[in-house]
Amino acid sequence: MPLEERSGCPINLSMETFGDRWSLVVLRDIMFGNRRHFRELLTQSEEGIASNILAARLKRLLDLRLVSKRADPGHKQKAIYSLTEKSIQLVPVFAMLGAWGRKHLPVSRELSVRAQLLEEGGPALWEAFMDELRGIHLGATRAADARSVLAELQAAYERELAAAGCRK
Amino acid sequence: MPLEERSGCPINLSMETFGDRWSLVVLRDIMFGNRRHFRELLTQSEEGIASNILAARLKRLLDLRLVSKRADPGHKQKAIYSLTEKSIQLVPVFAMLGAWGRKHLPVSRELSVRAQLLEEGGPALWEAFMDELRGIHLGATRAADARSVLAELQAAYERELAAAGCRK
DNA sequence: CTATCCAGTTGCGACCTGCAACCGGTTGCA
DNA sequence: TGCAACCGGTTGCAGGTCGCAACTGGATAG
Repeated sequence: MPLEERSGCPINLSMETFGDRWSLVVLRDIMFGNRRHFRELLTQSEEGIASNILAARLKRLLDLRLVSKRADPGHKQKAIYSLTEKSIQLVPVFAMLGAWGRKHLPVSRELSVRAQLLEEGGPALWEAFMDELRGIHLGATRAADARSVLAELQAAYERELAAAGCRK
Repeated sequence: MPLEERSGCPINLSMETFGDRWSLVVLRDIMFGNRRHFRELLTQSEEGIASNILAARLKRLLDLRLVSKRADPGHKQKAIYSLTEKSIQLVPVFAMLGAWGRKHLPVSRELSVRAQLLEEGGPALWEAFMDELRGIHLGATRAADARSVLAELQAAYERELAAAGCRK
């Protein structure tokens, strides 16, 4: 997957960055699913990414500085993948893409509640979320009583999951 | 390029839709460049898309109902490609993606003024733009004195182009 | 009548995708 | 101590996609 720079258009450069099946999906899992290890990304992926593809994508995302990688202090073999400021700022893009997808694509209820909350929350929620992500991934310090958007999104997802389970 | 539906997640489904190098770029040219014919899309593309790829993408975008196609009344061989409501609603996605790209990727000044205006204009400008696109592509009737965002974007681009030319 | 334009199509090599099997090293547990 | 499970990947392979260049048959303009 070469880095080309065919033109300086922001949309074109964005597609040279994300114009493939998996890059954004991997970032989504790190961002919204808080998956930080290779194995988590591999096996807990809703879509079943192949291990070689995941390895190649992570390598590429590292080169593009959209993720960073460090050793896990508690396990010699584990690597921890983190978002960078560059990828944290994709939150509004995810929000808009999710809003569009929710409206125009055959999404499932459970997997789209997060997108719904992100859409309804608007820029204020996105900022709170990005702030939280900076705490988690960049080690930024935050107020002890700071809002956890991630927990809210996760709770809403699990509520839907339970509701869907009941309906069966 | 198969249509898979590996999961009902809006981000995943969006990537199944746009997860390739060219789909969004083609839509960008139709939307912002007002390119309506195959040849315009082929030869005036800043990035130089290949004709077979363009043909395949247009076919796919037709299947996905992201563009529509009709005969040109003034020329028996020409086909006119138009946006649909579904693709017109991608305007906010383009705006956010453009904003992110402008901040984090090596964009050129000329090709990113449009993105800058779209970003600064916010949701109000996006709505005006989408309304104009509905007039152009869906044949919706609009007020005679309605604002032309397309013309504003184009004018700003040409201003930058001239300024860049002078600097050489 | 001829040059040009029209929307694509074809052939080809290189690269990418997806799957399954596998690797050497580490860890947790009996 | 022994061993199964887990760790982050790698390898091989078949099939599909990408990108380029050359080309097609029909329509149009002068």
